[in-house]
Amino acid sequence: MSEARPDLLPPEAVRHVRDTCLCLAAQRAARRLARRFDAALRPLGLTNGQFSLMVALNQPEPPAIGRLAPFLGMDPSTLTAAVKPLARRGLLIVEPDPKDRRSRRLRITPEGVALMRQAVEVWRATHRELEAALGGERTQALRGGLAAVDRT
Amino acid sequence: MSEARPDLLPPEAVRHVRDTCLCLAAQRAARRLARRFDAALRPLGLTNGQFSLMVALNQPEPPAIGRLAPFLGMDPSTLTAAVKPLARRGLLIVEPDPKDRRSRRLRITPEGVALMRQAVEVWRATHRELEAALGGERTQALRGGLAAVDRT
DNA sequence: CCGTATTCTTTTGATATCAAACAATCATGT
DNA sequence: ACATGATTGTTTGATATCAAAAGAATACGG
Repeated sequence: MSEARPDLLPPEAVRHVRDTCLCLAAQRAARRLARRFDAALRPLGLTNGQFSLMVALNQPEPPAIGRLAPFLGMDPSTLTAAVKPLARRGLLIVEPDPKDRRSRRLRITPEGVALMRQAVEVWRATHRELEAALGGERTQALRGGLAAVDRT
Repeated sequence: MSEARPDLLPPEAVRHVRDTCLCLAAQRAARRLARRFDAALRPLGLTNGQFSLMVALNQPEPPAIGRLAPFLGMDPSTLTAAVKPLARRGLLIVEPDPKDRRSRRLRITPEGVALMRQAVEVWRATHRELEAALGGERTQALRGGLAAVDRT
């Protein structure tokens, strides 16, 4: 007796993945939200990821790559790449840490602050609309669920 | 009287974005989940995104790009690019739709089905672990929240 | 049948993403 | 001071991502 070799996977397996996979659902939702915020921030020439990175630079001590990467949930090498267009535009400066010359600190420039002042307003409006569309309860459930993933 | 031009954004604005931005939280969680599933699927040479795409091909009628893109929440042009490495490996075949020659249908190959049979098992185990780490309640809240974003 | 608008997909160009390998620096013990 | 191992970033190579524009084919109105 040979094993069956159907042309396709069992339909119930396909349905199971489609309806329950949190990874797929998260990628879908992340893409959708990214497009929404990208569109809103486009007049300022920022993407949602650049916005998040720039927000994180507003600390008394310019943060190092190594501290920023976990905060953004990304690989340090991704951050290295993401910094380049922003540095090119003069929105931040990469400066070596005098205390530890391996470390690079990302300092926001006055131009960066000026742009971010506008960007934060755009973010506020966009996020307000998003929360309105989701509803308060869904918003809290989603926020809690996403935070739980981070603690995984 | 001139406006104040501090070096940084107001700390409360920074905190507000950091603690409430659903876009940032979604990107973070999506990256984390992607890495987890990528690692689990790596022995099979698949990424989480390739897995999701391949699962979706298991339909009697090979789906067209235009139908798949919304399902995966991505731009059609992204899908066009994503198909190439999979087609190169012979896991799927791009075939023109005889009814509408603008449309391209993605047909999973027997090799694709064979690989996916293993991949679904990996997915099952990985997802079981994830749900265990999240807890049933968090899992449902997250799933509901992500679905709500899709309906936005 | 013809012309035009619409639909479906691809290309292009820029950025994003990660793993793996590498380079530079620091820290520690001797 | 030195050797060794750990830490911090970057580079490389492959894939992923989108918007805008362009190409190909269909649909629709006249």
